[in-house]
Amino acid sequence: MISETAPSVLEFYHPTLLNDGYKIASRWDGADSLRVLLVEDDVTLGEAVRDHVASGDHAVDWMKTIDTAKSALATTSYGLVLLDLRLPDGSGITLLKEFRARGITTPVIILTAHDQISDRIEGLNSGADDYLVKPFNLGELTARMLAVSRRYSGRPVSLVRIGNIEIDTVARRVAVENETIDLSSREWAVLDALSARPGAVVSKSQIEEALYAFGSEIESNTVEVYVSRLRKKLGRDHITTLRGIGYRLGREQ
Amino acid sequence: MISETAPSVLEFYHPTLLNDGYKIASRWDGADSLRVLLVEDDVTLGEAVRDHVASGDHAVDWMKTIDTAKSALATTSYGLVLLDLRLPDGSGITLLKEFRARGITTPVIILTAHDQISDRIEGLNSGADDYLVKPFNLGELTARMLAVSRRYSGRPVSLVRIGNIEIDTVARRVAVENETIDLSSREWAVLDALSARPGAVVSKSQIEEALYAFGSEIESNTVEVYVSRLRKKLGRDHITTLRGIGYRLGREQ
DNA sequence: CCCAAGCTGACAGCCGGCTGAACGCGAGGC
DNA sequence: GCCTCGCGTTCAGCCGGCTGTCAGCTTGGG
Repeated sequence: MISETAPSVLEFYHPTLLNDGYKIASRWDGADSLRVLLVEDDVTLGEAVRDHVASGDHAVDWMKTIDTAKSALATTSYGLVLLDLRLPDGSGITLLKEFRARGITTPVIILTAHDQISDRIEGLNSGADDYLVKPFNLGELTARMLAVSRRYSGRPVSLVRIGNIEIDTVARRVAVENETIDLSSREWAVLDALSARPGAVVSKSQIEEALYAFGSEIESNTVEVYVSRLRKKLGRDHITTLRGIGYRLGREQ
Repeated sequence: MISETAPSVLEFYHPTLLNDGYKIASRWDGADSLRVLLVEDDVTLGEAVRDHVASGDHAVDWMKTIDTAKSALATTSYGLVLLDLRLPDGSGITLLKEFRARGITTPVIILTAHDQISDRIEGLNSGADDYLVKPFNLGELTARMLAVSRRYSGRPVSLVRIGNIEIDTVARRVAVENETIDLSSREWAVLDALSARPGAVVSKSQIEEALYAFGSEIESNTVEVYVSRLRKKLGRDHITTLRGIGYRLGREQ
């Protein structure tokens, strides 16, 4: 049961590919892969992890600061986060707590040099799924990543299918009745937020946060406008409005 | 959302209670607890874990051999298993693999003295969720138990079933005999108040409080109106009136 | 039978959401 | 440089459904 949704292979992506949505798309068709975000001061770790995964030239999405990590997490979907606690602009624990407070359930493994038991307990109690002390063995890291993502049963790694819509959150592709539809980045962000928990209600403010990556408050009906545009592209029936509450992906019924 | 379903407290049960199914059942009605099975050669660990958890007289279900563990797992449901690898009658890894092969997804934390990286990797790859090397800190064990079980209950259990009504709190949807019905936010609030403690009687003033969030007093029969509207949508028989007392979810007697 | 408590259809006001249009801006082509 | 195009954002007017109220009715208890 669980093994069906757990990726059998860990795949990593090279940061430079990130700017080109289409290249990623072609690579991420396989539902068996896992996109990993590494929040870490030191790029060499990412390269080491990537190198340790045998298959070819994959890499890790790599974010150096908490700020960039925040916006990455807000706008894109990852299957797993590796989080260094000591970052130039603050404590990773704070990020983790905020992350969890917003209801994001993506599994997180803390990587750190802090060896104290109290640190471990705090990390785990803040919502981390595992805690690994540097220096660690790469094989063990991989095994733990697999163990955690195996256990993770929340968001299907890649493909969300609702009615006759297919959303590949990793490839950034939507298809209605097998016909691929182009979305602008904002339109995608809205759809992405809606598909995070398919069928669940997502509030306007949650969508807004996904659109504007923490902070910058905008007082307007932007969300409504994008919902409207999405409906025009995807078909009227695929997004349900719940007055005063939010939106839900899926047909009315 | 997740923290709502994850146990906030670890509760442990004393082995002697195990023989009395009913006692356990009555104790385990609370969704906030976690029943733990310790498969371990040394009984003192169980006692230490139990002692470490502050609250009262709880204990750990304790199984000494793989054989007894097997039967325990076959007959009873646990939320978490702590597994020692070195048992008198064989390797815990074998048990774990068998366990997983049978499709049982209960989270497992391996406790062991084996410190080799290769052991860790093998353990994790056999289906364990975490791997702790003896001697370990009890606080860390507790934190890891919570982390694992938090992840295990990751998919929010949002479905409440009363009679042939199904209430999905996440999707904000109600289904009667598998037919989904959308509710307005006020209607939902009333139903929510009624379903807070299924089967219990909820007074009008309690419902009113749920509707109008303290303060704003409204002098009218709003509650009656919304009960009426709900009945129209859900069917007449699902909300019972108790004259002068309040309402109760569920069919008459 | 009588009264209190509860039920429900009708209705008007209003709030929240929808969407077409307009504008500014930056990227890219020529 | 100039034009075009696509995208993001704002705004205003429209619309429909939600909501609170009330009146007249039903129900149940004593």
